[in-house]
Amino acid sequence: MSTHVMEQLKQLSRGTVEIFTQAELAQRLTEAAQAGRQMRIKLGLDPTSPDIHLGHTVVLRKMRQFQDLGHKAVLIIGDYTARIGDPTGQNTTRPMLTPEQIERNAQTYFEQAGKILDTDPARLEVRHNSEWLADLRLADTIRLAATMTVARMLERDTFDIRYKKGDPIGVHEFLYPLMQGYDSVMVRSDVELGGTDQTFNNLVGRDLQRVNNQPPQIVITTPILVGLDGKDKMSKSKGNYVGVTDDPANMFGKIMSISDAMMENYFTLLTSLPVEQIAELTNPNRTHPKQAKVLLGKTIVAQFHGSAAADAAAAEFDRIFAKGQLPDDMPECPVGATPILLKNLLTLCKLVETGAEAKRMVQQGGVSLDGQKAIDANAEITPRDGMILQVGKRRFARLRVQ
RNA sequence: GGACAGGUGCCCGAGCGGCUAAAGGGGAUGGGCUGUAAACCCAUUGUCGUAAGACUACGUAGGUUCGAAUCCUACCCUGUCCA
Repeated sequence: MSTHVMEQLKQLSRGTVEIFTQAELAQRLTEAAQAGRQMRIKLGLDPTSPDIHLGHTVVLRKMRQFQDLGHKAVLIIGDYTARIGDPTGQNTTRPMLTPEQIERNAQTYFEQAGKILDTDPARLEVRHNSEWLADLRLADTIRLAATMTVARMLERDTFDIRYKKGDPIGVHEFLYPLMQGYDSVMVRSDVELGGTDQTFNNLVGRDLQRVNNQPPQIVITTPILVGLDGKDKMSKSKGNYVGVTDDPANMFGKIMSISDAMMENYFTLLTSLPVEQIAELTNPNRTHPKQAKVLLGKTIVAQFHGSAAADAAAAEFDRIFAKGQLPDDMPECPVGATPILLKNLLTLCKLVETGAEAKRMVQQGGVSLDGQKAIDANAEITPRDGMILQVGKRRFARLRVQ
C-alpha cells in the first residue's frame, strides 16, 4: 500500500464508527488510483423532511472528503419509497408524499447540502430510485426477496427488538432494505455512507451486489450526532438541533449551550481541525473550556455563514450574555404614544405570547424597561421613543413611537 | 369477523361522579449559581380580566345527573390476542 493511500485511509477513517472492511477500502482506493478511476460513493437520503441539521452534516462531511479526493458523490433520493409511505415504525403519522412535495423537499435539501458538498457535476450525481424501482415487476421483486432470509432480517436490531416485544412488523418493512440494496446495484456504488442506524440496510447492498456479480461496496458508518441536550440523537422533533439554515447568532448560541463534555465529539465530527489540536482544545489544563467552545462555535458558524459572520456572532454573544449588554440591533416595535399596560405592551411587541405569560415573566423578575426591573405587569407605561424592553436574557425590543 | 385493552394538558402518565385547570415526571420558560454553559437550587407552566371572577379543556357526538375526565349510548381511531 502506498503512503499516499495510507494517508487517505487515515483521513477517511476519522470520525467513523466502522468500515466494512478497512482492507477492502484500501484495496479499492489503490485500484482506483492506478486505473485513474473515480470511485462512486453512494448516500441515500430521505426526502420526507427538507430541513437538515448538523446531525446530517456528519455524513455529508465524510462525503465531501471523498469528493476532495476526486471521487464522485452519488446521492440517491428515495422518492419511490417516500411515495409508498411507511405506515409502521415509531412515526405513525409519516405522511404519504406527492411527487411534487418530494421534489420540493429534495430541492431544499440540496440547497442546504450544497453548503457542504461540492456541487460540481463532475463530482456529484443525483439519482431518484423510482428510475429503477418503479419498473420492477412482482416477479423481479420476488427474485430480489429470495436473496434474503427471514432469520437474517430478524438479526437487524430494530426488527429484533420489536419482534421480541411483540410489536408489529409489516411485511413490506422487509422490502425496504432490499430496495436500498438494489439501489447500490443500480448505481454500481463502490462505497456507501450512512449513519450507524443504516448499517444493516447498507450491508444488504453488499450482498445484492455480490449476487449481481459486482464487487461489493464498502460500507462506512458514521456516528449519530448527539443533540444539544447531550442525551438523545439530534433531531428536529426533539428540538435539540442546530439547523444549517439557522442564523449565525442562533447557531452560535446553541453551540455555546452544549456541555463541556460534548465538545470533543462536536470538534471531531463537525470540524476539520486536526486531532492533535482537538486534544489540546479539549484538555481543560491546556485550554479554558469557554475559549475552546467559542472556537467550536465560530468554526461551525463559519462553515455556513463565513468567518466574518461567525466573528460577529461571537462578539454579539459575548456582549449580551457575558457582559449583560444590549445586542447590536434588536427588533423595533411600533407603538402609539398613549399609556399602555406593561403586560399589553409586552404582548404587542411579541416578547411574550399571552398576557398571562407577561404577568408571569414580570412576577419572576424577568422583565426590564430601560434596564430597570419591572415589578408590576399592570403598571401603565407611557411609551417613549427608543425605550428598551427586555424579557429574559435574550428577548429584546426597542420602542418606536408612531 | 370475534374477544379484550386503550385514547387525559407540549410529551409521558395518575385520576375513574363533586375537594380537578386535573397528582407525578419529562420538557420548556424565568430567577439563582457560573465560564456562556452543563450539573445543581428555587419558581412558573390554559386563556381573558387591575381584581373578584369568567370562559375553554380529558378521542367525537349525544344522553343520565343538582353536578361528569369519571356513568350510559353510538361513532372514530390505536394496540394485543383468536379466526
